[in-house]
Amino acid sequence: MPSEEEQMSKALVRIFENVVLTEEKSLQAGYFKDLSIAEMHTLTAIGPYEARTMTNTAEDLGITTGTLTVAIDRLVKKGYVHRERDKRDKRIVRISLTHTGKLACRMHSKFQRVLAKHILAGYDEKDRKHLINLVDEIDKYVEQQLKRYDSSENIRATASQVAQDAIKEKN
Amino acid sequence: MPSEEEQMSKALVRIFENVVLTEEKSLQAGYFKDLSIAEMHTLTAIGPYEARTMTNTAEDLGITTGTLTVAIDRLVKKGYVHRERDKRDKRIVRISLTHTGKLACRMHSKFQRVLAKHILAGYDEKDRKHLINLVDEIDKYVEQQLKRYDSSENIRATASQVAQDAIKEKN
DNA sequence: TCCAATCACTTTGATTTTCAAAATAATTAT
DNA sequence: ATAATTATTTTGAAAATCAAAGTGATTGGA
Repeated sequence: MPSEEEQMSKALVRIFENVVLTEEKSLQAGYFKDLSIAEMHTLTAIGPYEARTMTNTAEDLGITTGTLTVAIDRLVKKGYVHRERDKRDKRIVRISLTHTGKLACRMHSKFQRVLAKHILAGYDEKDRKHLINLVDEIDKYVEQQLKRYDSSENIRATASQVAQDAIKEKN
Repeated sequence: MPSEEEQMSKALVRIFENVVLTEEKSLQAGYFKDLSIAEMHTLTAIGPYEARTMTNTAEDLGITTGTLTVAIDRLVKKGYVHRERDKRDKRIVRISLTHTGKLACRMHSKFQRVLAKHILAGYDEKDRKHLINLVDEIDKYVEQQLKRYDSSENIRATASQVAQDAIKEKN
């Protein structure tokens, strides 16, 4: 007999995985076949508005600037990103989306919205609110959890606590 | 004013990213430092019970057997997986978790259950049941959606429909 | 004014994850 | 027997990632 938590966590994990898989498939099937999810991700981090710096964008993505450099190399070659050195401070590189890049970006968020719409479509107002709240709460909890791990300190304590729990649970 | 769909889809995407990041951090911080998320994933696909074949496990994971072969090479070397040829049919390879493998596997699902527990804690019995049902339904819906993309046919139609919508939306 | 430190970025070398396609070895069917 | 099929491994290649070293540009003292 699976506990409530087990059932819930299994379903949630599966949902998230499948959402990502679906995004991936839809990308490969449609326009912009030459974009991977990671590349799409980079495009949305740059965003359709003003140009951004390498460092800021890498930070937003949680990757090193070295990694971003090679990603941008490819996206420039594919024509999705424009790269330009700052006139004032020549150390700085400004990256921005080309027309095609903006298109891809918009299409992606549209796809996500359509998916969410379809998911919510079958429920009445009350259930929808319920679900959105749930998702919001998960979002907050996970983010908070992530921060805790980020700002070290009790990392070791927490993690090995979970490990200890897991080991105890066995018995 | 962000629409429900927008709010929902953004949160879903963020949750997924953060769940993965958090899992990764918790792995790196605790025991089993030498396991990546992908490797953890492979362990849970093998599961703590009977031995499984390469082909079956690869199918479950949605990767090729070639990919799984190299993954298993590493997991065997690290001591998480046991690999053995079938006595009857020597083409078949049986993979199973070692003691350590099972431990890691248990610890991982514990992490996810803790997450679910925290999420459900704020609701009363009735709401919990209701939410679990809703989440189950969504799970089924998303899976079905993914299958639709898998079994081609209307892939192109759907995807370019979304693209068209995205392009129109611009104007 | 100069030079040491800092900053923004790129390059390099390595690892992991992934695939498709070729190779291998075992089994089954004709 | 031998041809076809099956299960897996090997090979060669690409993407995504990091840490650390390298390259220029800028800036803050001395």
